[in-house]
Amino acid sequence: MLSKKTRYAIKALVVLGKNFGEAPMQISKIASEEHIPKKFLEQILLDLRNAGLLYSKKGAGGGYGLVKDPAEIFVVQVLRLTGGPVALLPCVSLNFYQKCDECISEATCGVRDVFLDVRNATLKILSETSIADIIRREGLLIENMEV
Amino acid sequence: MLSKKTRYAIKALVVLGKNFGEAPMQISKIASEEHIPKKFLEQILLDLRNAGLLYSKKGAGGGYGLVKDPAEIFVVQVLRLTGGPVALLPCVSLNFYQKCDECISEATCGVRDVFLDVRNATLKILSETSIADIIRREGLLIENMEV
DNA sequence: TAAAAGACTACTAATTCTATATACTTTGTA
DNA sequence: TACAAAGTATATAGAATTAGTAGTCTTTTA
Repeated sequence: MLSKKTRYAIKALVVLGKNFGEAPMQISKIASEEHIPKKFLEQILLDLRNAGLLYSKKGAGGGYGLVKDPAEIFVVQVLRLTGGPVALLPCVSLNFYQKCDECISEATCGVRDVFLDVRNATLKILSETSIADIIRREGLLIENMEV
Repeated sequence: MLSKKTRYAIKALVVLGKNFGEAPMQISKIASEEHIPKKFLEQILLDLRNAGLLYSKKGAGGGYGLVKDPAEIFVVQVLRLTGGPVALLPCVSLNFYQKCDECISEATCGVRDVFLDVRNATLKILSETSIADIIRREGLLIENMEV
């Protein structure tokens, strides 16, 4: 399961993606629109800014905005920045690798082998899907509802 | 990430799968072979037994064994029995569904849409892979090492 | 210079996970 | 028949993680 932090981060980026090219958007606006606790969101946006995904502007009229086009921000990046490993086992994680302490031989572990496949499938989707894609898909979902 | 409970459960089933058709195997043997805390494993095997995956025999010469052929036990079942949801978001989980409490419209949520794809890809692999497959893959991995 | 807005640090509460402890029941065999 | 082997069951403790809150500081603009 994704942590709430990761979930909130993705949702915030989607909102900021829709706002891309316009004036920066305040934390409190994002928080109230997306029903995210404001103080918690502050921390998350700060992380995303420190990672270079967002710019911020202090003072009156300040707020946050995307540094890059939403089409160039991929979901997998957000997971990694917010500490959500893609893999279901630590021993198949690229960025959060850890040896399973009970494991005897990693190289010949059949369980690992299966979850390697799972990771690869997940990674493919998440590294091909951008914030812009999510916004586009929302549009499609809304269209389909109206029909 | 899978919980240790889920991991231990899969590993125990693999060991029992290799032992299928023979005399029941003791918890302590499985625990020491797989480096799993014995008391913890006890609870896990009990759950799997109550779910109908294992039979048990008390007393001297007792132990646990698979009820079904390892080719008929799929990894996805083990995840579900041990409480490990397949989905990365509660709102796309089939067996552990929960509404995201911050979500405004589930039907038009682009984030949900993406993680629905991820869940489907994961589910496909995990529901096609059996304990027997894992054992077979271990064999292949060992062969490749020896070459 | 006051208000708006983000930056940063620390802390707390809640939950979940992992593991252990203890007492009990069943079964085989000397 | 008594004892040892082995599973059953429940309770609980400890650790780690997550989620969220609080408070203070800094920057910017009107």
